[in-house]
Amino acid sequence: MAEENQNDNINEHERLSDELESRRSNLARIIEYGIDPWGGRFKSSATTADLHSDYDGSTKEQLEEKKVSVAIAGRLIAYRKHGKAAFADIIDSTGKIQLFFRFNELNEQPAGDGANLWDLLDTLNLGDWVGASGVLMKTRTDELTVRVAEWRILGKALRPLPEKYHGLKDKELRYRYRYLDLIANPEIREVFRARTEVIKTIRSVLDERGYMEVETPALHKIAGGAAARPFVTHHNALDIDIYLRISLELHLKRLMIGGFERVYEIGRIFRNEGMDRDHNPEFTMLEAYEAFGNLDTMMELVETMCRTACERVRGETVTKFRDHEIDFGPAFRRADYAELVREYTGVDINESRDRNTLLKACKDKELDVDDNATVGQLIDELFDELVQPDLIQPTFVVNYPVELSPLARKHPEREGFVQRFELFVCGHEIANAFTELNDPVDQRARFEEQQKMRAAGDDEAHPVDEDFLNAIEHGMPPAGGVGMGVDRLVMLVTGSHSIRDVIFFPMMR
RNA sequence: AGGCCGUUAGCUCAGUCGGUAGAGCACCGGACUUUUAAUCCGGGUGUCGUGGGUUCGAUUCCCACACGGCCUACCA
Repeated sequence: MAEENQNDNINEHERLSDELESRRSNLARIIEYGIDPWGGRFKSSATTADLHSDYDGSTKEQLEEKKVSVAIAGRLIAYRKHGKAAFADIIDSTGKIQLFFRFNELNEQPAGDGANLWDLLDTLNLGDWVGASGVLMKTRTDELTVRVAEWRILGKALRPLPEKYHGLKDKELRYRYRYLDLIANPEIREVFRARTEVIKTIRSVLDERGYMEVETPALHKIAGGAAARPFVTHHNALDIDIYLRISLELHLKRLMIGGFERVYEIGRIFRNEGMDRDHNPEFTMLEAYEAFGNLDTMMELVETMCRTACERVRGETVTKFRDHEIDFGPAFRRADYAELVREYTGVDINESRDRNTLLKACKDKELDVDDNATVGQLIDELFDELVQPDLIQPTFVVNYPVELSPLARKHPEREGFVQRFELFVCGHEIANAFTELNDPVDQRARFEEQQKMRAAGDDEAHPVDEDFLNAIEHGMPPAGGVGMGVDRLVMLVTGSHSIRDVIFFPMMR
């Protein structure tokens, strides 16, 4: 009895729907004909986009005259059979083209053992990869079409495509099975093309300025360079816990110490924190360091990268993001951190950083703060909650409080501030830059200060990194450095609502 | 972590005031040699997210859970 049930369950589970069965039986037929259903090398003469750009303008008569032979490969997305003629639409990475099959031209072309190229059409299913060659023609409705003389199966699809008219709408399925999203929703392909274009832009701007692209370790013994909780893993051979990097900063600085004066890395960063429309546990960061540069150097760099990326993706410097129209065209606004805090809260951190005053200011604004919060945390809270959401057009906020910036150089004139800016757009942090701290004595003092904050319960305070201190004690050139969130820039220039829309395979439970 | 919403065929979605469900596309069979969301004729393919409760009977009502979406919170 129990055994019988078990068998029933297995059968139930393994039973294929009619559709899957029919695809498998088509596969079996192809194999019976002695044809390899998985294809091989196929030399296309052009992409579908090439064909359209070269021949859409030709008339039916001109094409008949010219007899243009082409070979084209793609995925079958539509098939319309009319007795002894058939039309198919195939897509490649550049677009779509129609194929036209006629009985007269194909039924005497052998295809494997005992079949011909016309019969073989019956083994096709939507989703299959096919390659076809023939001459270009125009149909009655003036559509550019390949009149197929020969065709091959290049890869069988054993599962059906998402519905052709409504596409794939379920967001979970779109994120989880991105390959189906890309097939069904052509507009999402443009978002990812834009992503690549943004990264190419970043590279070209930096390469033009003589920067060298480098790679540094993703596995760190100390997760530093930012304030964030890391992912922990274990190295078996060494029997030590190690961390996935939370920033690129400290290794790039080591390279400057080593004499590479302009370096950058576009790399994956991992932060073990919350997930929402602006945060994915792994994301892409650009960090660039320029010896003998400073904050102004970095502002010019960031401005150029943002503006150029927007222009290359959109053809103009304006983009739309979450109901705001953003213009990267004009010189970005510059605003003083303390000035903004004073403007929005009435508290002047230039005058005093009294903890009680700051605590009261937070409470007055009904901000939810811990009574034991440090001065830095309180200032940060005021800025993040009150000022930041209001920074819509690109704004460089300059001169940060020293408490928040253990790796930035102190301001030469203003006590308690460092030479740092963050770029905000639509209330989001896009970039963060310093005139880098290259004084090893001060760096040690800053780390020790962070250590006290850590001891006081701030588990994101920067750990003391002796190996890094050793490095800069050998002499680090004065430098400007910047970190930029690539995903967020892509969101802005593509108008994407969620970071998941610009990451191919976002984190899913 | 909280609030709201969702989970039904491969996909997009209906629906059952409690009697195990139906459309389009896809798929199968047939007709058709210029169609293009082809058309016409015929065919419904399902663990109604999972587990429990109430009930003669649950896909439907109740509870819990899972997964997801949106929003809020958290997260420099």
